[in-house]
Amino acid sequence: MLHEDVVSRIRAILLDGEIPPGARIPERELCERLEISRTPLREALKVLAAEGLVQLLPHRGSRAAKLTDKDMRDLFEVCQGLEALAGELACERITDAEIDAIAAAHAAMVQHYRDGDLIQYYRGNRAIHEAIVSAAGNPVLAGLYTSVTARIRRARYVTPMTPQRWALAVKEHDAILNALQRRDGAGLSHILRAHLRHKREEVLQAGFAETEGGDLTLKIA
Amino acid sequence: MLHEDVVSRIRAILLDGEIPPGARIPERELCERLEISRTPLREALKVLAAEGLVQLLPHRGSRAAKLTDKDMRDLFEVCQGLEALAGELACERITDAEIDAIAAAHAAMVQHYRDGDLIQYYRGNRAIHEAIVSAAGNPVLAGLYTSVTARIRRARYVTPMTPQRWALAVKEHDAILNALQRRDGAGLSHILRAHLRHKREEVLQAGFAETEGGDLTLKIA
DNA sequence: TTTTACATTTTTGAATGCAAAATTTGCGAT
DNA sequence: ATCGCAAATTTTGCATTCAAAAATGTAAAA
Repeated sequence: MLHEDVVSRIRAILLDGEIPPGARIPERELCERLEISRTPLREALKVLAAEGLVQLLPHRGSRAAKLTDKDMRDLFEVCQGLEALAGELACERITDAEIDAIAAAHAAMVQHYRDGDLIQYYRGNRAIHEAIVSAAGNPVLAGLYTSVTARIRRARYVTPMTPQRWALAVKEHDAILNALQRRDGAGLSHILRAHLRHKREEVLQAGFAETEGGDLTLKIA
Repeated sequence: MLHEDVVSRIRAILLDGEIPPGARIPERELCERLEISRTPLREALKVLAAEGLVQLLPHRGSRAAKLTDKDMRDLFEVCQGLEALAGELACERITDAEIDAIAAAHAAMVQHYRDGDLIQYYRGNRAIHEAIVSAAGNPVLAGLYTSVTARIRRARYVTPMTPQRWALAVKEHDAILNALQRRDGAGLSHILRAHLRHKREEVLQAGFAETEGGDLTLKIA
């Protein structure tokens, strides 16, 4: 197995929450599971530590990183900035074909909203945001975005999705698509910021927290 | 020596240009120099690869990453976005003491400009930008900024600093300080963008390029 | 003289082994 | 029974070793 694959597989394990935040990462066990020895595993853990997904404690092993409220706020803030930038750049560079693809994804997402299928809605939502970042044509930006969103997603927060919030989010997405189609960079940037700010407020208001024990607390209204 | 120190020392070697872009990284030699064995060295190299400073080629060892023109453009674009965000956040959170410190650093930098001391000017310039990012109070943002600027600085480009350009840069810095003192986030963000855009134009117009051989070409007007 | 096939050397990537550090266990004292 | 302390065990971090892949050198053939 290639080095990068080892990193990806452990990343997936962390993102799936299989090893909860704050929990020790069982070296020996992971070695057996991935059928590799400790050397490549430890190399991967150090890479993931640099990414912020793993926390290394000298002579005390590695743990799945635990996010505080402040961490979450910081990550959202940066994510907002990155998406705003991506939006501006995307408007300068996006092709008609890419816009059409996003419009199609948008329509599908709206249908999931009408169907009340939250899971599929989230999936479509994420695909749209990723498509905008991709359309910015900046791999450096895309890389940072992936890393930051991975850390956010890692938290597996659940926010109470009220009909009002959901309707607002869909409305914002209409505006996002509209700005993209008009290639209005400043406008798109502005809408994306507001959209992310609302999402952040949701998450933090919902009372995001990761407890000492390693499992997460989800305060659902 | 601690893992993180190994990473830092190799990073420094790369940033100093001691191993030029595109050049192979001599494992055995570095091991002797840092007085460590291959295992911790290779762990560090993989971390630096994730950071974008090192390029890993399967079964062919590692090389100091080489930046293309496009990479440079992408990095500057992201840097611009990060600094703009930092400026906005800094205006919300910066303390009077921090503003005073930046004002002092600014005055010192202007004096270096009057003295025609380019090296010291650059040093002061960098300190101010870092202070603004730090004042944003967002460690995630600070981390990404450090990583991106390291990669840019890695290139050791030299731009022809004409008196006009230099004067403009100083003028922009006056505006930066002014916006900070007025805590005008939008204004500061705007000025920082322009400032970085000018710098990027300088660098790219100067004809940044990194040749195959490993050393860099500096086209100085 | 140039090119190609093959053997040798070097280098890479990963497993194992070993010493140091931390954690757990066991036992005696209170 | 509980607390404290020392021995035993486990785990970590790194050096070494080993197999496989790539690079290099050599010699024979065109």
